[in-house]
Amino acid sequence: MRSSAKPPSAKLPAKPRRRTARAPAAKPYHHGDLRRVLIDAALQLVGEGGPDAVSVREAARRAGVSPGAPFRHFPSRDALMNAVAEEAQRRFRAEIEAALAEAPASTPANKPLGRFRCLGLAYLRWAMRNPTHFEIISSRRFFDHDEAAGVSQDNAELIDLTERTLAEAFAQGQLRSADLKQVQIAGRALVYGFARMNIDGHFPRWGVAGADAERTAEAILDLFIEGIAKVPGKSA
Amino acid sequence: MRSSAKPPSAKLPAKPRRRTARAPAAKPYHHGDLRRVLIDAALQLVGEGGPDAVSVREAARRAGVSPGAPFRHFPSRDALMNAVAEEAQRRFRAEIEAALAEAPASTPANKPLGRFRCLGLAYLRWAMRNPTHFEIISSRRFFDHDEAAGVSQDNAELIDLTERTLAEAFAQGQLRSADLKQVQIAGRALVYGFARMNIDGHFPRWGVAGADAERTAEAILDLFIEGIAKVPGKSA
DNA sequence: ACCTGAACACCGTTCAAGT
DNA sequence: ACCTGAACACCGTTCAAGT
Repeated sequence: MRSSAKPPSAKLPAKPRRRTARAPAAKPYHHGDLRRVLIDAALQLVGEGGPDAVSVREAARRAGVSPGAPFRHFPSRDALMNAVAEEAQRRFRAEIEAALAEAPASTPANKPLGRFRCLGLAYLRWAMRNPTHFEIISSRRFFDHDEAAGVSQDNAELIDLTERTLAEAFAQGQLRSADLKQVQIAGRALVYGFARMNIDGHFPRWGVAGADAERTAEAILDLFIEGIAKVPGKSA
Repeated sequence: MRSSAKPPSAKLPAKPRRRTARAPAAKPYHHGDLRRVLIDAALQLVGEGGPDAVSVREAARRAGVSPGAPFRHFPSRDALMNAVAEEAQRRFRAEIEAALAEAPASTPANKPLGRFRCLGLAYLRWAMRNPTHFEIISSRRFFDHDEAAGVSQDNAELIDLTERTLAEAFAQGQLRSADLKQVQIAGRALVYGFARMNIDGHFPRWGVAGADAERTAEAILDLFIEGIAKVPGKSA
């Protein structure tokens, strides 16, 4: 019921030269950019002990600020986690799009299904190398659905990209099934599931040791793609 | 460093007829089976608000007992969650094995790959209908790996069952790939991922409404199985 | 043998008061 | 406009003391 009337105020520019100021510059009462510092502290905490290890108080402590201060910038712990998730999702998207851009032209990898494979591989690779960040952007516990416009949009962008790629693959006769939506959901479930199995600690039970993870990821992705491809190549 | 020397004592049988007892039966100081009651209370809390809504204190409250009492039965909150997870995993396994037993004999469903499909379908169906329970047994946050022998064993049993089924399918020439381990992991990633997407609230974004979930689950499972089958049937 | 109830060290969140 | 610091209502967990 409390409306945190947030005006569209411009962000203040970084204060210039504090050292030679005449004021007592020891420790500024007003933090430079507390919002930013809190997000970074939270990201650090995530890296150290997973999302559950993030507490507003600890983030405040690391920012050198009182327990109540963060609540000037985030209405709740969820809102802070939300900001963290947006940060992670942005990085995720950037890396995937970079990987796609690097795909060598005029090779099999340049055909639509090859690009689809690139997408899946980049997804899996990022998830294997940034498990805690992946956890944050995948679990809904960390954003309230209303506030999470940023996360949702970056993700929707990736979904669209995949959808277009798949549509091209179909147009070029590379796919066996015409039900693209289902193929896409299945593909997503596959990579999401593999990434989640890693996060949730299931790999030891499956005999997938740390170093094997990325190799196995590639193998199951290829298995899936062979399954949806129109002319399945015999294994080399 | 504290060893909770748990003797292999037999569980005490339920006390008979309390109503006509001569002792002051109002509210027994010693609870009948507090351990059991606490697990049930925790299961109820999980049903109401997900795993994070479980607190030892609230479980104690519902059991009508002081905040410290649960710690006579569980060394920590994690241990309580562990017990809850074992309960859920037991139910999960029972349901899947029942579904497999019901598979009609002497039909396509009776061939190994058909049984493999049954397994996957039962897995998905249970996960769709018991999302919070599924979350508990899938996320590692809820058991300490050392204590979780029960969860691990029930799960390992299901994995073995799947493995045997897949091996039979291969022996009967139903599979395209000889790398059974990889097929199994891919299959697991697929169903696990789909179940997790549901839990993590991704379905709205994918246009999968509540009622569609089970239908879609079946569709992607079939898509996967067609992909690994040796003689892919044209879509009907 | 099992439970109580007070205690401790943590949380998230609020709010007057300070600068 | 932003931050402090005390306060409140919660946790998980421990431990003497009760029955």
